[in-house]
This record gives sequence, structure tokens and C-alpha cells, in this order.
Amino acid sequence: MDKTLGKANSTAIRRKASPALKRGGGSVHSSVAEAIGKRIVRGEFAPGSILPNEAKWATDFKVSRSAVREGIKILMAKNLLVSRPKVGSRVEPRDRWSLLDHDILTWYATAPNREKFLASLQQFRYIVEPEAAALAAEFHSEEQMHEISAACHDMATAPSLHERTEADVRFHLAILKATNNELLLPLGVIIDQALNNLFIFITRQANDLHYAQDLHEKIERNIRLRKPQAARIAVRNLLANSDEIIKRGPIKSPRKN
Amino acid sequence: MDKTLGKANSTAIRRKASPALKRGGGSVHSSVAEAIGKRIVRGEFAPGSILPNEAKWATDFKVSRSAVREGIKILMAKNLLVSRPKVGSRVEPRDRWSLLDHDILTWYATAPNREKFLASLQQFRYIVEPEAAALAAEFHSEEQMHEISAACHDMATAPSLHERTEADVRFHLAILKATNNELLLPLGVIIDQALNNLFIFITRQANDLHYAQDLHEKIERNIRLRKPQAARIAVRNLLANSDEIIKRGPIKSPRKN
DNA sequence: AGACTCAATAAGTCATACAATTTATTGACA
DNA sequence: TGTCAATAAATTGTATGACTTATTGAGTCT
Repeated sequence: MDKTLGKANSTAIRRKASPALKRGGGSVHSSVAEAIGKRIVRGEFAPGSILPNEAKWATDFKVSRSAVREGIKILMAKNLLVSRPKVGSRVEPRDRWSLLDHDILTWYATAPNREKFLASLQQFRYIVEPEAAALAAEFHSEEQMHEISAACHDMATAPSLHERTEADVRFHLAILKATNNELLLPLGVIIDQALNNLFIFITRQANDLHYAQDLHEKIERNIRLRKPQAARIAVRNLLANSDEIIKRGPIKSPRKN
Repeated sequence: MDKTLGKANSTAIRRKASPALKRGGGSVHSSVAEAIGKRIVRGEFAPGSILPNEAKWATDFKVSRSAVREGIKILMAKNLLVSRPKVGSRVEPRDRWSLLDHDILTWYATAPNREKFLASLQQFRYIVEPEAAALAAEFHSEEQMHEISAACHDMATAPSLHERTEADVRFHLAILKATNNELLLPLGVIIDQALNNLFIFITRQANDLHYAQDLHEKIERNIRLRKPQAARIAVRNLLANSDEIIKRGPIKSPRKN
């Protein structure tokens, strides 16, 4: 009944054993989830295949099995895999993955197919954002409108390109919120990804920035004036402008100023 | 060093202690996730508030702390909460929840606001599905088209209302797939929820069923003939028909035949 | 008041044991 | 030889206890 832990604390022996797992601030289980998750979305483990068992991951990563299990639970929650006794963890088919999850989207963005990924993002925006703007124009509250306007103003006065992008994201998220349809909120991750990936395409040329700002303000105005159809069109114009920017290609060597 | 576990195995005492947790087939950790998750989405724990600590859940549910932790990790992965040492698990603001997750959507459907929920689902479909059909009309492959047609055919010949609904879901998912935009696939959970919630509204009246089938076949045909604009309109007609059905109200006491 | 110390708390991690489940193997029997 | 049932093996699932780490907050000393 009593458990004479014979070898007790062997931890003292292997002092500071090399990490074997990048822990950039996060906890161990989330690092495990990220490490395995990335390898799955990058196709290293094909859908339908069986992953190494938990004990293997534990020794590979030099962490406890509990930590591995908690990481796996995270991936299960995102529908990347399912686990069953004796059989192991099987990678789910791609069409079951929760691609709209923030983490998966981030991991996915670092994978191959970068161009196709960007195209899908842009196509997605064409579907959702014009209609969202139209709904916002119809149903927004005063407070929601204020958020939109504030973000638009912050874009114009942002001192750095980084802060401008931040305000840009905030602008589009505010529009989603103003639709008063909760189910649209999760789509914000798409916009976030799209704009942050678009970042490297954006020039500092005064003309471009001014024109883009003009497009945003047209959206803001049409929502404020409760003109759904005009808002819809204004968003389409903005997206078309993004298409143009992408077509021109990324900035090779952005000159520092 | 030796740990005189005084109370040792008290497990022997409380034999078969009452479950305290409905385990409808799933594992313990997923039951825990469901139990806590439901209480969160139903508003029992307000966003920003702190949940009971892991030990409390463990004793309440009469399960081990490991099981609780794995359940909590699942909820963390769905952005329902975040955990930090010393402070505990804090419920995230609603606009961070992965509402498009299958589980959360299911839990959410059992909560109050049922009517508003259904309205949001329907509104969402209006945004996504017409455009998806248009994209499918443009880009579908032969195999993808076959899936759409097969599902449409299965709808017509389904022996039971249940099987008809199953084919119906399959039809709409096949259209999403045929867009060849991976990011649209996760939206399938919306369609699944919407159609299954619509189930109780659907009558067995031959007229209705025949008309609905006609609407579906128009969609199928326009996609097959690669007519995006016509496909778009056909989907809008189908959705308008759903609106009509909802407006007529649910079937109070469906007569068994 | 302000900075520093220290204790209390709750999650995070680890190690171990055992239970439950499913697949694979073996062997008896027809 | 083929089929079925008992058995073994492998892997996840659950439980338990100990220890670690991060964070808060109260108390203490300037």
C-alpha cells in the first residue's frame, strides 16, 4: 500500500537538461500544442495518419506526459486530431479543422502555399465585409458608431505604420461588432490575419496612404449616414484597392526613413 | 521523506460515489469541459469573472484534478477562458469566444435567446451561402459537382425526414467545398446548426417538400451550368423560403403518421 | 508615502500507478 | 482450413501526491 518511491527525485541528476522545446514565454503545454500543431498544419503528419504516442512526445520534448496530454487536448479542441485508447491520436481530415481559429490561422500562415493562403483570405473578405458594412449601416448603435469613427480617425493620425495597421484592424473589427450579429465576430481573426499579412505590401508613399484613408472614410461616412448599399460598395472599393497593392508585389527592400 | 498517507485510499469508503457529472458516453475531461462550458455560454459565469479553482471543480465533480485541467485546456483552446497562476481561470469577453466552434455552437443553442440565435444563423447564411454558390459555380471540379448532385438526389429520394435533413446538410456543405476556398469550410457548422434547428419547423406536407426540392435543384443546376449570378439568386430564394417557414412558426404537435 | 520582504494562493509541472479500451494474437474446435 | 472466443499487448484515460512558479497582497521598514 505504501509507495516506497525508490528512485525518488532523479530530477536532481539531469540538471537543466537541454530544453528541446522552444518556450518563448508560453507554458509547456501550449508550447507542445504549438509544436505538434504546426507540424500537422504544415502537412508533416497527413490527415488520417497516427501520431507518435504520448510517451514518445514526452521523451522527445523532455517534458512530462501530463504536459503532452494537455497540449494534445488543445489540439483536440481545435479539431486537428482525435484520440482513442490503444489506437493513438489520429489526424483529422482538413475539412474538420477549425481554420478560423486564431492559433491555427497563425500556424497556417507560416506554412507553404503562402500565396494561395493570401488569396483565400482576400476572397473571404470580399464575401463577408461588404455585407457586414451594410448590416452595420442598418443596425449600428451610437456607441458602436463612435468606435468605428474613432478607429478611422486614429488611422489618419497614426504616427507609425505599425500603429496605423493596428487602427486599421480595429476599424474593421468595429464594423463587425456594429452588425449586432455575434456570429460574425469570430471572423475578425480573418481580417486580423489579412491586414497583418498585407503589412509588407503597404508603402509609405503619401499618395497611397492618402487614397486608402479616403476609402476608409467613405466607408465610415456611409455607415454613419445609414446607407447600406453605399457602404457595401465603398468596402468593395477598398478591397479592390488592396488587390491592386497585392498585385504590385511586396516591397523588396523597404527604405528606412 | 516517507509520506505516511494517513487517509490513504478513502476511495474504498465512498464506493461508487454518485457520479455528479453526466457522462453520456464521452470521457471525463470532455464531460467536465461540457459542464463548465455550458455554464459559461449560458451566462452563469459572467465574462471577466473568476471561476472556482481546479481543486473545487475536482471535488464538486468527484474527479481528479488532472481531468479538470484537461477539460479546462479544452475551454482555453476555444477562447472561453484564460488561466493564470494565483489568479485562477478568468472568463474571456464574448467577442473572443470561438462561436463558430461546433461544441460552443451546440451549447449556445441550448441557452436562452433561442429566437435571436436562430435569426443570427439565418442572417449569417444570407451573407455566406449565395456567394459560396457563385464561387462554386465558377470553380467547382467534376468530382465536387458530383457530390453536390448526389446529395441533391438523395434529398429527393430520402425515405425519412431525418435522412432528408442529413442529405440537405450534405448538399450545402458540398457547395462550400466546391468553392475551393478552405477558409469557408469551417462555416459548415453554421449550416449544420441552422438546418438541424430548422428541423422542427419543417412539415411533411407534400407541397412544401416538393417546392423546397425544386429550389434545391435550381441551385444544383445553376452551379452545374456554371452560372454564378443565377446560382446566387437561387440560393437567396431558398433562404427566403426558409424565412417563410420560420415565420409560420414551429409545429406544435407533429402528427405521427 | 514608498519601496522592500514575505507569506499565501492557485495554476503549472512532474512522476507514478492503475484502469479502461481497443486491437492483435493465439488456440481450441468444428 | 476457417471461425470464434479467450487472452495478451499497447495506448490512452484517470487518479494521486509532491513539488515549482508566478502573482497577489499584506505587512514592515525605512
